[in-house]
Amino acid sequence: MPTDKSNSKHQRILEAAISAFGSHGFYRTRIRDIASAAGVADGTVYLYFENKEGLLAAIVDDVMERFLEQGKRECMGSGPAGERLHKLLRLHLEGMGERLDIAGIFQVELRHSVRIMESLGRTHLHQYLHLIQEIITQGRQEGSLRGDLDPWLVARYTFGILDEAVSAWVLGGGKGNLADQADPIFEFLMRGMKSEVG
Amino acid sequence: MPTDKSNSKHQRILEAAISAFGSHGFYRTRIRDIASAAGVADGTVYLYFENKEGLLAAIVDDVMERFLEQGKRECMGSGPAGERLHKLLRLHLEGMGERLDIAGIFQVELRHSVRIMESLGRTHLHQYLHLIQEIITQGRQEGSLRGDLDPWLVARYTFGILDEAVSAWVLGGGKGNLADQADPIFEFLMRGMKSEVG
Amino acid sequence: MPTDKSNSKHQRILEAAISAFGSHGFYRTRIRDIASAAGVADGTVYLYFENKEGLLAAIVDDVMERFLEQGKRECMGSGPAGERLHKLLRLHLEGMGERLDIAGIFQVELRHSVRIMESLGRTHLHQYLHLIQEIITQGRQEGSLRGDLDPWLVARYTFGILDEAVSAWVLGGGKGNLADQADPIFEFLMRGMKSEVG
Amino acid sequence: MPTDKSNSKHQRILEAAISAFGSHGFYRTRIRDIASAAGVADGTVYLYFENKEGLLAAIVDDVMERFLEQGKRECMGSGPAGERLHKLLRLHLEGMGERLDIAGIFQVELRHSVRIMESLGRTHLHQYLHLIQEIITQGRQEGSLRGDLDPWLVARYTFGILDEAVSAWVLGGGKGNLADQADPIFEFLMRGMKSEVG
DNA sequence: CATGAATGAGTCTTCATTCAT
DNA sequence: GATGAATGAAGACTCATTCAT
Repeated sequence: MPTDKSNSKHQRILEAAISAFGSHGFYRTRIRDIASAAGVADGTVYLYFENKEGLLAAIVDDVMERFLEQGKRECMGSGPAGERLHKLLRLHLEGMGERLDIAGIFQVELRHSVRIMESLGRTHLHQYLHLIQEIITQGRQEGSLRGDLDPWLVARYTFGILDEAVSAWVLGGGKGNLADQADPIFEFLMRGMKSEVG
Repeated sequence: MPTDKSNSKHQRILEAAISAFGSHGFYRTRIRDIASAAGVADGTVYLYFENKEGLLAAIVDDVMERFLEQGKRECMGSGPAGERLHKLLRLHLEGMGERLDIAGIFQVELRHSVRIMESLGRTHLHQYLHLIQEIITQGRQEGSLRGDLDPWLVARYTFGILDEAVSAWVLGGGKGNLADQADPIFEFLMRGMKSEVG
Repeated sequence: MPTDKSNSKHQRILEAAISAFGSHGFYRTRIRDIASAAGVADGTVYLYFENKEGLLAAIVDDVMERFLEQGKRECMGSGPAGERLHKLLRLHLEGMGERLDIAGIFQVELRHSVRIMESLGRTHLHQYLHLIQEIITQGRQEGSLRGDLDPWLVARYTFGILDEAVSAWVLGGGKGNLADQADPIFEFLMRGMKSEVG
Repeated sequence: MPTDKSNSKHQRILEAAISAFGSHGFYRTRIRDIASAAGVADGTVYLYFENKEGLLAAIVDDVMERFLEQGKRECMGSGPAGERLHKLLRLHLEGMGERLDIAGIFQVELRHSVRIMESLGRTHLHQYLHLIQEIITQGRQEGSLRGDLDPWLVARYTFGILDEAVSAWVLGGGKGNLADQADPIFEFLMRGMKSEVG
């Protein structure tokens, strides 16, 4: 049982799985497809991952962790809420827009497994929503955002719009530059939240 | 294949499939589950539907059609854009909120089925988005909504928020009254779109 | 799920499994071997039996039931204990001696699965030992057998000798007539090995 | 393959295999289980033993040899046949009763291994039966045992009773003192079950 | 001698689909 | 139209064995 996560085979299998799940879907991907794409034997996959579902969970964990970490790093702390939110939208759309396969997994495949979705929802997704919520709350305190909004609901609406944008892009085959939508979305969200006096 | 769509067996199989796909997902549902829930023999399913995928396609068609028809009937024509949009939001959330299984199919399986069946459902979804877009356009003409909005984008944002609300409700196990979210969502959307002078 | 146990496919699969398990052993027998020997498709085996282990259990049940029934029918009730015991020995050795494959399963394969052996031991084997014990007890009451014997222990010794005889015959490839050993075994059980004058 | 049999790793692997085969059976034991129980790497097992079957063969050889040697040492030569037989019974039951795992291998796996390896162990078993036979023969010459017995058959009956006693003990989970059965078995073998007056 | 990561052949089991009745 | 027994292709997973280090 190899343990080093930076191990080249671990990474190669993970990448192969992302690509395969992303383009053909979880159920239509065979372990053999992943193994041969990664240049290893079928059995080797099981040295690094519990089973097929565990492989999907590992992808989610891996991507979410990097995604969340980047979000926290770049949108935390300083600056006005509006700027931070704008940056978060851009990061989300850029991140997804760079990898159609990853986006496909998150927008399409992940909805399948309630178990995975639940474990995901209870951890990473919630953290992500909390990050947005925190920005909204800051904006209320700054006075730059409406004071009568429920930050949690607004965080969910924001996520919904982002999610829809990514989904449309994925289902449309990844055509166009996803990140270009950050500006109109931001503009739309702000006009909704911006305090009249701000 | 019997053609009378009002045939009782046809309907029973369709309902059984909706329930099964909705609770366990397309790939985890076996034809046998559907057949026995519908009270027919396995083979009978194939008298009414081409195959498993065709069954999913038929569900999407059936539900979407009813959904769209209701949307058009109740939100078409008369009344100011704001009222029509408010009614559409409520209809959407009420419709989904009444049937957890159908909601599950649309939030989870449909995305996948777009992969599976490509164009399927896109026409219906597009028609739905067009209905929203048409309302937005009317609002611009009335002067009750901002004139600088791209109606198509806004329709998509609207759909994204609705979709997120339903998803959160489905993943939360269908707790609470989904339709209650129509008001805050409407309020949020309007503050974003409403012309300052309107 | 076909239910008629006298069904020809059920029987054919059972017979094929007896033959295969008996000649090559449980672990070296593949479902495919059984299916093709029975002239059915692989999947058909699973219409009649839960799984591979269930197939073995069914064999044990089936054979034991017939064995025990015959033992009870022919050795129950009337006649002196000695005669009844003699008949039981003969029946056991004849029954096993007729089917090398069945004997192989019981002498060799069955010892493998502690689970099966336990469930077996708790039911059929115990019933069988009780049958012997009952004969011994009758003999004590008749005065034809020693009064100082523990009937349960003696039943076990008797079974041990029978078992060893069958095992030696099986491991020897089924050479010779197993039933011929009924007489010397009976004679030995009755008189032991001590010289009368000793 | 290292040849020094007193090698500590050789012994540790052998012991680990005895324990594993004894508790879970040959087919349900994985080389990895044995290796890790022995505190060596998987591959190391193959430095000391040809393969999995060879490992079983080595166990049988090793244990049988010790068993047989002890039997010969302590029951050979002097003393009346009855005493020698009594001692052999006790040694057998004591030896098995001390090691549930070894007993398990011999009662369960060995029968199977005869299939697997054909002649293996048969030589040892035969030697063991010959030892008993030799004692019977001596008894006949002494006049202490019946003269009309076939020593080979009686040796097998004796072994059958011993075997049954050990099997019952193993399948019963090793409860109680197996060696306590030496006396009643000896007594039964000597006198049989026939009433003296009958 | 020792390791343990890697291999890949082998097998049970599932399940969509067919078709004789 | 309806049945459901039968099919058999397909795939996840295991594990004895090897060999580069």
